[in-house]
Amino acid sequence: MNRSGSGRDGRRITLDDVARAAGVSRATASRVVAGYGHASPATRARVDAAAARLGYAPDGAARALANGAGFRLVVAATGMTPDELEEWYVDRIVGSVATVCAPHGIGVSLHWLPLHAPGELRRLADDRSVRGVLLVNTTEQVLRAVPSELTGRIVSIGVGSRTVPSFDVDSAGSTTAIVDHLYAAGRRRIAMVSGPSWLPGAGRSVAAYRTAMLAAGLPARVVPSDFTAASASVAASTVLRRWPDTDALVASSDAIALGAITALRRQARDVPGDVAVTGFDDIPLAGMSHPALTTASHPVGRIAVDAATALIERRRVPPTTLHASELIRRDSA
Amino acid sequence: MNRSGSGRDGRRITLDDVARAAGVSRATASRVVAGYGHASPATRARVDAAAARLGYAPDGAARALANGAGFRLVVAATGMTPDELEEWYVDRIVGSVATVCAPHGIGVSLHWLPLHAPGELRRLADDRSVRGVLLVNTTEQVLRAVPSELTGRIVSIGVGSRTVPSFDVDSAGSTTAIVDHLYAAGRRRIAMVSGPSWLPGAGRSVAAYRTAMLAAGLPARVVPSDFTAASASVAASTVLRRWPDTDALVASSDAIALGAITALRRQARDVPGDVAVTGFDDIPLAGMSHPALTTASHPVGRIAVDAATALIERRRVPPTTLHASELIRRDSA
DNA sequence: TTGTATGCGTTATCAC
DNA sequence: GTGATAACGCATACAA
Repeated sequence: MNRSGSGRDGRRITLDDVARAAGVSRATASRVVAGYGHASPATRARVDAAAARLGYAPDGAARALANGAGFRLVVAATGMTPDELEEWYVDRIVGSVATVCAPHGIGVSLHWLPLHAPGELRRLADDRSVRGVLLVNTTEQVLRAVPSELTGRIVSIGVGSRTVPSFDVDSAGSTTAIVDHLYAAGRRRIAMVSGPSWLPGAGRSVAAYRTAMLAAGLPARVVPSDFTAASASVAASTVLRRWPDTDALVASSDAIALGAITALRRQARDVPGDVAVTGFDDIPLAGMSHPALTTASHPVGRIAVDAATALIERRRVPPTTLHASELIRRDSA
Repeated sequence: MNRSGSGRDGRRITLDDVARAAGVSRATASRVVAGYGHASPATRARVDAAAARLGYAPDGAARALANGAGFRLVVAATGMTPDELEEWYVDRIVGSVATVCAPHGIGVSLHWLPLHAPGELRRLADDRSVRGVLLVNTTEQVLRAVPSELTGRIVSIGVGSRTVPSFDVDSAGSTTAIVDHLYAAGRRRIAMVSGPSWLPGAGRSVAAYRTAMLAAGLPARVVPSDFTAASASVAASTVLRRWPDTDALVASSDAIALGAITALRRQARDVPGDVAVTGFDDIPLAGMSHPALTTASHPVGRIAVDAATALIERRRVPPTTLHASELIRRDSA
């Protein structure tokens, strides 16, 4: 047993060593170690045993060079400047992807794509070190700029396209569930503070909201915001000014909801007495605010793991994979 | 100009192409492209021009294989299970490191180290794909288990050791500033809710608190907590039970502070009227809670960028690099 | 300062 | 099913 992965003389254990110890050729050793290709059960066992005994570990660089597969996943996030309040979202994705990468001996890097369709995607497509790309917060414009060479090794967390499979949360479903919850609680003048309009993902929630309101025979009231507290506060104020009788506010994120609550408090409206407020994401602190936020879960980590795994395994994936969101009932609505 | 980085026939541009185009040997081309080594200004210019014209981009795998430097940074976070509330901290670090990695064509992966000194560090030391290691939330035990082969390419975000340089926030300074602020505001019965005792980093804040209290001639009152809301709430309750006259609570994190505020509210204590509460970290939502949290900033991203940059540049670093924390005065204290 | 020759560790394409 | 052998693209002693 040689735990250190290096020989007595400090030399590293290579595939040649394993092959020699197992009494087979390097080619054969490569096949069984890599996992594909043919090999008789007998030799397979011998090679595995030798590898384990010597403490062999494949060299990622040599492997990447030989098969040209690349050794890193790239998270490409669209946006001008990292919006303070949604940075956690991108970080969560990168953290999850980095965890998925670890056992495979590869890594992840984070690129910020300028909003206007970038040659950056071209560069990534031509870079042999790039094993796959995960688009985040992407726009239609970026989606259109995806080079065909990336097909099969690019996915999107959020909206996708014909050539870019999408992994996303079922925000339409959660929005519907929230509106239904509000309606069941007797609210009838339900307004929405949506996410930034340049973000295609925001559109789905708005559409679902409109549909649900229409089904309930209620008028839609929508004001856009971005993810900053300041913006959310003014959006909430705008709602109150335009529709003073509003008795419920469905916010597109917990951050927006908290910003809205601050504004409501300033205007002496009780939450949830005068107006109910709901969020989205279920961030760790949603349960610790006052009042505790009623919201819907957003399994960002699981979505990212799913997407990264598909990329690493070169798995063929359906055009759209939706992850369920769960309604979390607390005190604010 | 060949933006795509591949020849007319689809072949990729290699160093050979550049060398040929510049009329030099591949070795020379390598030197100027890589940036070190000697080269006359004239040839340097020719090579650079050729590289630019052809759209040459070095192949990371080949480079890693040839020089054995590795192509990924590893963030090794200690902990049994990712404590829900502090996950943002690790994610923020990984996100920052991933950003630093991007322009260098390398990546980052995230490994969770079991609390009890792991052979995992040995494996990382022997893995040629690992360019450097960043320890996070590390313990003395882990620090002792660091293999000497990692010397020079391992750093710690948090406490360090003789062989592991430390990059950290000046939590002692911030704790002192907070106690001083409380004292200046007339508070005299100041208690602390500290972080988990297995985390060495927590010790520094506690020590600074004790020192500051001693200097002010006040008695120290400390109750430990972990980073969950539940734990913070019971810790705060414990404080009130043991020292009912407490008029200020300095919490080791914003999450703890918010959990404490929840507990205080349940016991009908007004914040900051009856008891002032301070946090630490200045998370995005600290300003949106009610009351808005007085806290101290924690430049996690900058610290991580600093550490990762040092690793990538193989820069020699001092044993300890402290980043300043700034007092953020809001409403809770 | 520049060029020559070789090594880096693996995978893939063939024959056998 | 297995074994030679040629890529893979670059860096670096060493010689010139």
